[in-house]
Amino acid sequence: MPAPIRLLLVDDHPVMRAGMANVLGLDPDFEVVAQADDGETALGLWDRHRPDVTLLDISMGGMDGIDTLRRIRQDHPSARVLILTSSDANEDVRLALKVGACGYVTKNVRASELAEAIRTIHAGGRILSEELKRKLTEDEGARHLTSREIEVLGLVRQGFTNDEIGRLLGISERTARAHMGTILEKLNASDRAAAVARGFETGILKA
Amino acid sequence: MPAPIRLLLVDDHPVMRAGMANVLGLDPDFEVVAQADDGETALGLWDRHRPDVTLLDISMGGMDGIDTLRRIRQDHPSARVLILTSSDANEDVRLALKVGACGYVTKNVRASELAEAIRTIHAGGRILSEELKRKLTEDEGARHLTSREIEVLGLVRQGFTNDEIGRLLGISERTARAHMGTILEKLNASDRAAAVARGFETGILKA
DNA sequence: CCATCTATTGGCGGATCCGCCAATTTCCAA
DNA sequence: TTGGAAATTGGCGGATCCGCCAATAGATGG
Repeated sequence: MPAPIRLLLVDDHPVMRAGMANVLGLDPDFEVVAQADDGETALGLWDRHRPDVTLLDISMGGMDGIDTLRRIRQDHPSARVLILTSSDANEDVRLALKVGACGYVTKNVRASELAEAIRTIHAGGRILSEELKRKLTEDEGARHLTSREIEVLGLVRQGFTNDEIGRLLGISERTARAHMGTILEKLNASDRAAAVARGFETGILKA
Repeated sequence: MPAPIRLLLVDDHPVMRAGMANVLGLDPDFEVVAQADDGETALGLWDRHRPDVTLLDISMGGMDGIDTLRRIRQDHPSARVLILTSSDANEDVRLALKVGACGYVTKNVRASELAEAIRTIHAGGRILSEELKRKLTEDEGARHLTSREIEVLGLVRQGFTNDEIGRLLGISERTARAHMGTILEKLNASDRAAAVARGFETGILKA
């Protein structure tokens, strides 16, 4: 029997971690070597245990999963991380893959599929459900916003006018307007209210 | 030893259900008599098993938790239901309590606290964390929207103008505008973009 | 039965938005 | 080096928004 796959679980829901530890711990292929309920702790535990695969939630208090993943991959580019989260927002999926996740599955995955995904990841493969792939490609036409545009959208969300946005960013009102125009086009929105809605729908904006 | 508290688990995350079954099943005070991953199934299982306490998630595919709760309480007003969900949106909490939930805890609750909450519920008590209470009361000033206003906000979210909203609802543009004014005031928003954002933040609007 | 809330509609005016046209500079990648 | 995207700014005009004022009818709940 080969050595078990050593796992680090990172999720801020204790009951969820218990579930993961349970369904995976019963399988001799896996060994849960550590658990964390926030990103900071996760970084420390990763260093100490060097797990084969890390299961990482995205929405966590404090440092979120994306930042945690970024930090892990920065220190250890070979780290293999599987995102296990409830969000299916395009922006989360896109960012996670961009920052180096080896796979992304949502929490409504069945236990057997989760186990299979981990094995695939450990074997050097990548995992992305057909549904998420489809969502990503169908929204490919909607190119993602630049950081400046996200900045503007964040202010629009707070109810600032183009003029105010210009002053806040140290640019002219006319420029804020130009960004707004690009945002509307990229998000396929007819006005700023719809743009904010699309922001939440895609995960660019978070509650 | 008294008879164990008979539980029905409803959550569309299999791993989460495994976690609940695990942390609760080890305690002789509890017995998990059934599990469901959607509202329809939950209704049938409730009828068949008559659990003492139901643990119910809000965000589920198909019929959501609020509707499920409504249906359960409608048929069996004495049913005791504890909401166990990841959302801490005011609107979810408010609606759940209004529709008859006996308690509301978020998924980052510790296992021991969850067990204690279930015991309290079973004993006829109610559970609402101090944090959620605080959030609810601090937003009390922001009265909740009427169904008509929510309808309007839903159209605003899609980018419709007041004029279009009027036509879609069979009312005058001026009336749509009046609703808009009330929405802005109630949500404390300065324009429709901010109103949409507040809608997502409070849980009135969902991605 | 009365007070309150809700839904409805009207006028008026200044503020703001968004579309269409065009231009410059910077910076990155092929 | 060169093509391209990003950020910046300008003018112009019609469409839309939002605030302030006021009024009526129906429903709801004390």
